Amino acid sequence: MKWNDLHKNACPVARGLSVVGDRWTMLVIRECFLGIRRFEKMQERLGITRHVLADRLRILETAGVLRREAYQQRPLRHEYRLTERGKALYPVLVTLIDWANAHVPLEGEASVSLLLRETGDPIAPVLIDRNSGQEITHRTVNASFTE
Amino acid sequence: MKWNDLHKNACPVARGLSVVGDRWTMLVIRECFLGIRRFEKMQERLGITRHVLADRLRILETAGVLRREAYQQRPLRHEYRLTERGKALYPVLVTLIDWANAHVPLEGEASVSLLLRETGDPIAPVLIDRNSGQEITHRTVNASFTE
DNA sequence: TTGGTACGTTCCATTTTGGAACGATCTATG
DNA sequence: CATAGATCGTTCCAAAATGGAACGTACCAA
Repeated sequence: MKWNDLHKNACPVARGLSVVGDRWTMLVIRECFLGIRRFEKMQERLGITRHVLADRLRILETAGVLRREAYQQRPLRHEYRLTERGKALYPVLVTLIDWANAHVPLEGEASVSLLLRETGDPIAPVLIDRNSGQEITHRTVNASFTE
Repeated sequence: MKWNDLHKNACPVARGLSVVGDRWTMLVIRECFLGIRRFEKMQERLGITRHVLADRLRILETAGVLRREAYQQRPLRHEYRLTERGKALYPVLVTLIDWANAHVPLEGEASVSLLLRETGDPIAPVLIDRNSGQEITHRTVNASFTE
């Protein structure tokens, strides 16, 4: 199997990764969540090459994760914004952040964490099942094929 | 910035991706969660090239996500198992699955979903803050730098 | 006129991937 | 013993992706 055939896969992990599993892609999405919307700014902040950035933005737009919106005419300029589909990636980003903060050691000392807007307290994300209220772990859940 | 400098980054998204943001890597981890532990089996199931698989397993072992464990001597054979650090990636996998099932259309009809082991009901994952019980969304949370 | 801003594209050397074959090391079978 | 099979990689090479820097276009402002 080639990477490019991944989206045809029945497995949702494979299909998800076919969109956001690329190098750089989730970093572009992070920028969007941070309110960075423009090509130049993203390129400067990420240090990604312009070529790759243009490519990723195109792919994300095609996948419906970002939408391109004109913010001025003459000269025509576009900015990139998260669609609902893109915003729905927030839990993926948060769980990734939580994992990295706990398990991928820092070289320096400064770090980034997520705080509740209301209280300013750091968040402690837990994944629960909306219906049962039960915490979701690899022990309480089974994968299954459905038609 | 090059991809390889990502782990030095203060941003936890970047640090997380420096380990699991590579093409194929999360799929290898999926295999581990499904109980697949051996090189040959993973290679066959993923259709990944042996070279890349060997490389990813090495990286994941170095990062402490997998550990290599001998399951027989003569000939010496190893299998790969998730460490605690690896198991902690489960929420990332679940949120990704949930996103993909909702937002990345399937070509065929068969799919994979997650069921509660106890009841057999499909899960509806929500991310909440353990302390406040509040649901975590991009509206209720701020990112901040800390020393 | 010169410089600045913004969003890409083009070019080319380097790196990574895909695909297939090969090697090492043991066990099992005839 | 000879042969085949199982397992875990490595090696080789062509094709694709990436990194880095310069270039192009279209406008504005001093």
